[in-house]
Amino acid sequence: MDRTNSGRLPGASKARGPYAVGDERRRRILDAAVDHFAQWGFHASSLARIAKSVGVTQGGLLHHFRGKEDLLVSVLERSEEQDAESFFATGFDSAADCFQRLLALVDLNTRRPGRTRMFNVLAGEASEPGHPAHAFFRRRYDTLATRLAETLQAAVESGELRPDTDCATVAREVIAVMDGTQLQWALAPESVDMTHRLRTYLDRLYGAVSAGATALPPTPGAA
Amino acid sequence: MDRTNSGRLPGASKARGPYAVGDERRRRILDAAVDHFAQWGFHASSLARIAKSVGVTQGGLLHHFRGKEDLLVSVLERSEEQDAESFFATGFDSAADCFQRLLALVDLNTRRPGRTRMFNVLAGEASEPGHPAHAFFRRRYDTLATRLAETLQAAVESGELRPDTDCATVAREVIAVMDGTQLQWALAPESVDMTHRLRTYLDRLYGAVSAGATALPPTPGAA
DNA sequence: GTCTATAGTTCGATAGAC
DNA sequence: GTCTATCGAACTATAGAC
Repeated sequence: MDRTNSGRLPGASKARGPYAVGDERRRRILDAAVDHFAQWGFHASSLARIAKSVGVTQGGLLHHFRGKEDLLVSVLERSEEQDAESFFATGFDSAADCFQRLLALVDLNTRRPGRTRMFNVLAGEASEPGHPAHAFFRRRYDTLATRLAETLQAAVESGELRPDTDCATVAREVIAVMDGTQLQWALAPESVDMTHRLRTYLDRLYGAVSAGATALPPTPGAA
Repeated sequence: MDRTNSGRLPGASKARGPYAVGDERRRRILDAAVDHFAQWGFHASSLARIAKSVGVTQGGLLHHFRGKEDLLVSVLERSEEQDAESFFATGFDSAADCFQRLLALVDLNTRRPGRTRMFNVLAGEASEPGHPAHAFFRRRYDTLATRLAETLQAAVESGELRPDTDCATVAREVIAVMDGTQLQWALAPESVDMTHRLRTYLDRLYGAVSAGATALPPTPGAA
């Protein structure tokens, strides 16, 4: 019978409470898996190597995750929980506000290179229809583009953006610039200021689609 | 002694002439390798599987290529010969001409999905400094961005583009949009018109940086 | 919950026949 | 130029002790 806990809710593994020791181990396995998937991709990652880097055996790892695919899915699900949902959790005051939060997200990505590189690698691999993350990434881009387009559309209707703005196209373009810049950054982090590059792009974009102002206001929070 | 021919010039393997039969085999191995690297990445690709898909044994494959890394390098070198160099082979009349040829290149990429997906996957993997293609991709992006920036700079000096154009930044942004769009296309080729998307982007970009005209002239050749 | 042990494949690379 | 044979190592996954 199936004794793995991969699908359960956080902290639900024991009657003892939400912070049982096993959850800490599980979390550390997920963290290690991120780095391994980033370096090796899915297919060439090894459960034994991942387990070793955490300090457990392969058998110990397989108590927490049914198998390799289950580990991958768990990593992706946690990643989505961590920021895609939190990014859209509260609505946006304006398109400018949305762009500012995109910049903050990119800035965050420079501070977690493992996760960022993992997404670069998996997004490339997952174009194969049989890849375990194929459906995940298709859904992810679809959802991301749709929500971003909705946010822009709301800004059109509020009068912030020009009425002739093609929101769906702009949304997908913004995502493309983020991904493409992320690829260049991962290859040469020391010579690519990802946040600065995206800001330059969003500045000109905002100037082109905004009804009034010609540039974004200066960034308050991020970097 | 080293009897592999991986570094030789095309058609130089025999005294018989440039089209000896072995070269055809070699070419078919390279073609197969592209598809395997696209699906599995470098690490998880298997020489035995590649050989089998060509119809030779692993031993037969290893006559032509010293090993897996050598096969990868040969694939990348041939790819560069095929279009990065030919893309810049003849100079550009103008920035508009350069953009038109970029569109033709993207259009070509939709018609060779294997090669395009391989680049998506390897560009992601190669961010790891120890990856066999790491140096290749760093050099590639550097060269590409530099040459593109030079082309734009020439257009600034000819008066086609605005004098305040930041050519280096624009060049890297164009590359990012191409790569990012390519990722989205690979995941959902049936719903992403890569050429159209890039054209929309380049149109607005050209309008923003050109000194006179506000849009690219309609595409003559491509798509 | 973590361990050891092991089954059954497949890997890259080498050696040598023809 | 391609083959067979083979090496040592690594892989996922399972079974069962504690």
